[in-house]
Amino acid sequence: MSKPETRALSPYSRDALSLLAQMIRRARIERGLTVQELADRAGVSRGLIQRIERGDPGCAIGAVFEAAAIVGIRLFDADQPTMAVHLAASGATLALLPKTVRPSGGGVKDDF
Amino acid sequence: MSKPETRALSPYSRDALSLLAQMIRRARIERGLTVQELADRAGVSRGLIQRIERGDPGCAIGAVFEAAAIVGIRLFDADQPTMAVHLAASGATLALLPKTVRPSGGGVKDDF
DNA sequence: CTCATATGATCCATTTATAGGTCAAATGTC
DNA sequence: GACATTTGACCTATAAATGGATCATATGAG
Repeated sequence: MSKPETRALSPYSRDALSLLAQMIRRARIERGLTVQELADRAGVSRGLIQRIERGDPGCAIGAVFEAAAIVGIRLFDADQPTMAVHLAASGATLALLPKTVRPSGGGVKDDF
Repeated sequence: MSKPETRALSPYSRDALSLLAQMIRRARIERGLTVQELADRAGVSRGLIQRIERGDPGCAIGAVFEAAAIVGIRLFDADQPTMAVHLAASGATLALLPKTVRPSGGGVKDDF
C-alpha cells in the first residue's frame, strides 16, 4: 500500500493538467498578481489557487477555468483548429446523431 | 432568494465549460460509446458523466480531462499555438521570473 | 543586514461532490 | 406495435474538496 491508490488517471490527462497548471502560474506571475489577489478575483481561497497551480485533479473545473480566464488564458480560441471544428460541428450535426447509443458489442470507433 | 447564489463564474468560463461538455458528448456519441461505457472506462459513475456532459462547474477537473481524453479530445495538441508557446516558455523562463510577487498597488498588467 | 511579506504546507470544520440505486421517459430495433 | 435499453432525473450515505486558520521558510526591498 505504498500508494493510497487515490484515482486512476491516464498519463495524458495528468500531463495536460500539470501543463495547464504551469500556464496559470506563469501567467499570474507575469501579470504581477499575488496568489491571494488571484484567489480574491476568482472568489476562492488561497489554498485552492495553490492546488490549482499544482495541477491537483480534484479541483473543481469551474474554479480552474475561472482562474485561467482571469490571468488571460483562453483555452478555446477561435484560432485553434480543434475549437473551430467542434464549434461548427456541435450545433448542426449533434441533432443528427442518434439520441441513444447501442452498446456496440465489439465495434468501438477507435480510429484516431 | 430566487437564486441560491451558488458561485460566481465569468461568462467566458461558463461558455468554455459548456463547449467542452458538448465536445465530449459529441465525441462519445460519434464513437458509439454509451454513457455507462464511458463512465466505466473513466472509472467514474454514470451520473458524473452526465454532469460532465452538462457542463457542471463543480465536477473534478481530473474526471473531465479523463473523459475527454478517452473520447479522443486533446485539449493540448502540439499543433495548437497556445500549447507550444507555453510549453516552450514554462520550463525556460519560469525560473527567471520573480519567485514572490509584490502586491502591485495599482499596476496590474492587464495588457492583452 | 533587517524587515515586511509572499509562499508553501498542514490542520480542522463545514460544505459539497460522488457513488449507487431507483424510477419514468424516450429511443431504436425487431 | 411490442420490446429491450439508453438516457435523464432524483434521492441518500459516504467520501472528498473547500475555506480559514496557523506556522515555517524564502524572497526581495530598504
